[in-house]
Amino acid sequence: MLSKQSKYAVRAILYLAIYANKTNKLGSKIVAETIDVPAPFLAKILQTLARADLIRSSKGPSGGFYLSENDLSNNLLDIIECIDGLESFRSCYVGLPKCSDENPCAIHHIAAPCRDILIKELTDRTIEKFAEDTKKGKSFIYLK
Amino acid sequence: MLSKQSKYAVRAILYLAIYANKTNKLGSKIVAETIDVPAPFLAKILQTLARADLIRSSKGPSGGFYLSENDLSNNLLDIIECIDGLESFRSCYVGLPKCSDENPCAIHHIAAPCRDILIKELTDRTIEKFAEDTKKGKSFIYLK
DNA sequence: CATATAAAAGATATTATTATCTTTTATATA
DNA sequence: TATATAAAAGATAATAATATCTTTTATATG
Repeated sequence: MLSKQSKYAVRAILYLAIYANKTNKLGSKIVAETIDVPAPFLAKILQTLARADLIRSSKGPSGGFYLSENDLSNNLLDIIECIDGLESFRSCYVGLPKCSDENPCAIHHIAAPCRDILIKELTDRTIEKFAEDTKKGKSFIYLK
Repeated sequence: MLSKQSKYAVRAILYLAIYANKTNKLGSKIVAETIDVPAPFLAKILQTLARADLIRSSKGPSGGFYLSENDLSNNLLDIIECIDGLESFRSCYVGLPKCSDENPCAIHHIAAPCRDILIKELTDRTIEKFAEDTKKGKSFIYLK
């Protein structure tokens, strides 16, 4: 499972992908209120993503956050990796220090395929693709 | 991802399933050392599992923990549920309070199937089955 | 260029999880 | 039946994750 930070990050990223752009930047506060996450916490998270060059940010009046065309071509695993790292995806489901296809834990043959599907899906689709599906009403990222 | 408590619990349960029985109970300390988890922490975890009637325990000399025939017929999700609850399995992958097949988050159609497979596999197989596979050398639960 | 705006940076607070320690209770077995 | 053993129970400690608050910096815009 993702940390709260990563969950907030993914939701915020998709929100920005849909509603923000270079000429319509959004402040962390308004995003936080809309997607219902703690405002100062989200500010820190967006700061981290901006520092990692995964989103654009600008200070001052009419400043805020948005995703560039290039940012939209990233995937969600990039976002998760930036916040949590990939340890939870790579490490053994029951915490064995050395668990692999060759030396599997008892749950490996169940957990590993699930994990691999998830990694593949989160890697193959771009943020833009996720955002488009949500725009089309196929999915939601917050509840009004 | 499971909490450390649940990870330790699953590993300890499988160890007990393989190496302990009514006439050969194992103390929490020796189990902890063998599977390499913090001893007093595991003691608490086994205590919780015993209280929930998922494992047997007895005090005093030659006391310790083991699984009854009936305990062996339980599944690993019973163990995880006892320790962590099932919230992390049931709740939305990115934390939306109301996410469902009808009202899915942007990641739902990816995350839900993975989660469901995992739930099914952890439910359908008994602890005994997992233990047998490990006995046969197909998998491991600790590293010597 | 003064001002208001909004992010960046840094410090602090709160809560949950993980881990340990001490005392009490039960019980096999010598 | 006394003793040593091992779990149960309860208290405490350490760490990590989550959340908030304050000050500083950058910059659009009037």
